[in-house]
Amino acid sequence: MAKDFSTREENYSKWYNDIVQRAGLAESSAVRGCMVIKPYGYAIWEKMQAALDRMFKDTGHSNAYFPIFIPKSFFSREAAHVEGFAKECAVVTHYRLKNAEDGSGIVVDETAKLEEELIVRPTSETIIWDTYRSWVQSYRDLPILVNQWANVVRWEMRTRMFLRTTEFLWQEGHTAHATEKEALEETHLILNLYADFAEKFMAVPVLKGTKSVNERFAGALETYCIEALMQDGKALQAGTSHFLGQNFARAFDVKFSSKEGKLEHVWATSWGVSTRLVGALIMAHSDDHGLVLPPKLAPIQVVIVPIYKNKEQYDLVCSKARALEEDLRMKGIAVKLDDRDSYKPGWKFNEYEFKGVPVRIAIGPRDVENGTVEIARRDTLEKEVYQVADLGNKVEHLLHAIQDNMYQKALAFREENTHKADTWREFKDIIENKGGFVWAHWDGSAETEQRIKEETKATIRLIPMEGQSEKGKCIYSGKPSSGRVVFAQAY
RNA sequence: CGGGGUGUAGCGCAGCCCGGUUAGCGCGCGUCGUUCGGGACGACGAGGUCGGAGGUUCGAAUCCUCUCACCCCGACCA
Repeated sequence: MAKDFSTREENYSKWYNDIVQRAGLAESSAVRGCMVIKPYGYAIWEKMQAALDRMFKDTGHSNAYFPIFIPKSFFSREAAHVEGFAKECAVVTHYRLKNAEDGSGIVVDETAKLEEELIVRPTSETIIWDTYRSWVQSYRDLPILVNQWANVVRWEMRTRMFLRTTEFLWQEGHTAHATEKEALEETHLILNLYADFAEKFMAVPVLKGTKSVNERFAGALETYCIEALMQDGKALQAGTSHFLGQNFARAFDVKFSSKEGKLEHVWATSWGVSTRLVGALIMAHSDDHGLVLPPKLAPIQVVIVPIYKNKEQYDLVCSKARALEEDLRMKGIAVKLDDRDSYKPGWKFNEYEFKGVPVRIAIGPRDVENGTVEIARRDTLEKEVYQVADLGNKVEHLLHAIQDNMYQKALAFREENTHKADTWREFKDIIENKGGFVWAHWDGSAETEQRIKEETKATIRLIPMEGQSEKGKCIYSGKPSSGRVVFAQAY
């Protein structure tokens, strides 16, 4: 990594925005805090969707769709949800417009006021559980394993492309189970699925764990999460899986008759990941030359750039290039031949580097003569001349190698930026000067957590899943602790 | 909602403090020619109600008042 992020805030932020714009991923829109996801950015999201959707279906889930509008009263049903849930929501109060009498344009028709306001969903637990009530009578109706791909709106104070926008795209799973055990298993299944996706597809290593009470989802008994480390040393919550207990079933009166003939409330989970993952991808892998995409999520895995001086050479080189393109396509590789005459090779090289295309093949008259091509890999920027024979297999291997290398690189970065702190002074020093994950002892109190946040901006990203039992003293209060938790400044 | 900043060509900016020809520069865009193995070069050309409203003045991008929008930093959060 060539970038120096010692003055983290501004530089990194600028660098990030530059990549989003220059790679053609997104741009800010006319609407405050919303973004336009451009075709290339959306193509990455589609690749993510496809992979996740397959994983959901392979584990028995189905897709469904619920309304974007939720009656305001639904939000009052679950006490903790009401208490803890952000109130920054878009509210629909009227249903008609009219021409202004003074001819100044269109105004809201005040006579068309809704009896009950509708909330543009910030998340769908309430409307879904209201619906599930009628879906569940008996244990035979369970489990319900439903996911929806949707947009949600949260009127955030401060926004950032992909990481936090007013409207964002996501997937939210909402499941109903007969037993606590089964619901917990579902929560873990999804958490592991998310972690697999992050590591195998995004090439981003993640830590798994539970949230502290402060950071827990409003209405959940337990929130499990995956956390990734970005190149500026800040943590990013990449996915959450909530164990909701029977809270929502009670609030929305969702009951079933068990095998034993008893009437019981169902057990619930909810889980989701969003277009924030695109932001994670950018921040985890990009370099000074732009975006770097892992082959498994790259809309274009291989680009072929022909090099030529005149019409004859163009024809010769392109016919060769087309044959290569066909070869690679047969292998199932997403390949693009950029034979546009309106841009020069050097321009194209830079263009595809911004866009993070994993492999670039250049072919010119010299290559045609020698039966070779020049292959450049985006992750290392290395160039090498290959024989054309058996190119399909070579490229296939290369794509795997790049995917693997990107993961290893990100993992090495995380290891380098993971520290242990045993004293308050040490802790503050690491958080303020180095960044990264800090494993430290904590007394388990919300109060201490809050104090630490106020003094260092660092929060508990997660309480590690696998025991990590180690006796120690809280870095802040000095009280006894039974295991380290992971702190970091976060997005 | 607090604190700071910016609005001038599609994009990035200079000019403003200290008012004065026809408002500039870089990139991009168009035409033509030479080029084409790492963002080519030359010539010519198109493109602006200087965010908006009001005021001061012989004269406003520049000074004053109001207003709108966006960005950054906090609080909030996937």
